[in-house]
Amino acid sequence: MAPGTIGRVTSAVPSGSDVRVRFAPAPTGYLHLGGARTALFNWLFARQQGGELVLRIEDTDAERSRFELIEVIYRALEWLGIDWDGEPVHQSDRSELYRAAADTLLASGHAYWCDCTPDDVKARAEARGGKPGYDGHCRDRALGPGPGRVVRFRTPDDGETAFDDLVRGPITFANAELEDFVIVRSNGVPMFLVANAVDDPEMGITHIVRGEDLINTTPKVLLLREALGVDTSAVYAHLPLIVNEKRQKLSKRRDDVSMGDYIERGYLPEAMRNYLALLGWGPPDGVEIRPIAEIIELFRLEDVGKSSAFFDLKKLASFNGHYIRELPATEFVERSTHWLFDKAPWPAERFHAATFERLAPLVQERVELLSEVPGYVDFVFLADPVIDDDSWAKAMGKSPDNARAQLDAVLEAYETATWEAEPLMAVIAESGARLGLPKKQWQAPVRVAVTGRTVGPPLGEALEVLGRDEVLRRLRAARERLAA
RNA sequence: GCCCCCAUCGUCCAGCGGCCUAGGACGCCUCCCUUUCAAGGAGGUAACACGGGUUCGAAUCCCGUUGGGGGUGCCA
Repeated sequence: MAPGTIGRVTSAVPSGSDVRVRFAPAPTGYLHLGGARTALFNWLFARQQGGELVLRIEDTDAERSRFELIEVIYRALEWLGIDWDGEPVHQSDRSELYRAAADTLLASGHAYWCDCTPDDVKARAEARGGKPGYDGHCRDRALGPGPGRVVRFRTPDDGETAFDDLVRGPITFANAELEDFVIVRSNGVPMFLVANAVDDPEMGITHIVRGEDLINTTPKVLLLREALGVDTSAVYAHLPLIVNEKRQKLSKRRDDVSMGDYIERGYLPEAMRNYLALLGWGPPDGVEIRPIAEIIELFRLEDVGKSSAFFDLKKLASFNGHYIRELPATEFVERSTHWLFDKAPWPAERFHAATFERLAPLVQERVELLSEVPGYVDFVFLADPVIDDDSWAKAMGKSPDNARAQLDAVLEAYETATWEAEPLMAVIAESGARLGLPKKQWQAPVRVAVTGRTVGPPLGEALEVLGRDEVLRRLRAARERLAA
């Protein structure tokens, strides 16, 4: 391969079952939105091609890596329905391999020892005129190993390193722009760039699909691979970044990005993964909400867009509502369990599954998030409804006389009414009409008296489920409060 | 600063030189349905950043400008 064309896609780009991709998270935090999207695209591509997706845990930095997070990342991937092939590879188990590579580089003159501290480097850079980066101070000092010393890679002084990015096209870096970067830390542990250069060829990775934030590290790894004499023909595909409303890369500190948080908020994995697939990619026929099997079938890495994508919570929520409504009723009940027990505002012993199941279909078409479920049924399982002030003001406060009259009429009729949704609503309509109330005021006082809110499941069913005694009790309580 | 990248409705995608008086989705607005809220149905609002080329013809190709982002660690 001619110089300056390292990594350029030439003739035989692996495809089909030869495809092997990897998702390589660093266990320094939970799986976040960006990582999930990267994992998803790798997975879609692998499954589309009938190839393999392997996991590689990039934990060369022992100080930042937290082992318990690895398990959390696995669980989040599983939740999303992303499966992988074979056992995950841990870079921390492979230090010897990387050290050997560094030795090779040292022996061949591609790397050298350096005793400059970060402060030295910075100070000289400032003295030079503020241009950051290492100045090659130790390049020819022929230093040997020693405490506090790092190994740096000797980048070429001229020429360029280029590669064809599957989503971005040809990208070129002048080698002179690349500083002599550190490949082995002073504690003896090789950096991820070396690990990368060693692992990708060694693991047989054919396509490197990752975030655009890593694009600048690509020439360094390519140079490393070339110096190590390993195959440099991997195909790169850099995915556009996912950004916040200010168009900045999503950050763990600033933005709401933990996948675990989305799970706890009641998003469905189907919705999340469907939505994520649409960030940077779109199906040719424009049908956005569709089974994952179809997305796998239609997905093309080369169709991925180049510009960053805003993570739109509203659209995600809309998708989520769609998927919730699509659930079979029993499935909806099952998936709500977590919010009915672990996160419910009522004591567990007051919960009755059969009662919830009666209301569930009515709730199902009203929520966008599973976490909203308790709010629709809490009036049933709480000893007393939580009266929302605004709702009370709206239903009772505007025309107290009307509310009183309607409540009195309904109270009396309910003593003997047939306790089923339809007749119960008929009572409300009859008295409302008889009293000459505007339609808006027919059910509102009853609803707020019994459920505490103006918004909720259909009133007839709510009343039926609560039972005559409890409804009468709540109606009287409200009536009393209204009299005061 | 330097390097790299990006640029179609508010947002996410479609558009790959004529099919574009630019299409879909989310949002927003209106109407229908409705004794709550949703859901559902019917409409509507809204974009090719700017300037030069190339071409018979450009949202689509090229150059520049502007704007935005990423990187610039002994993190990945």
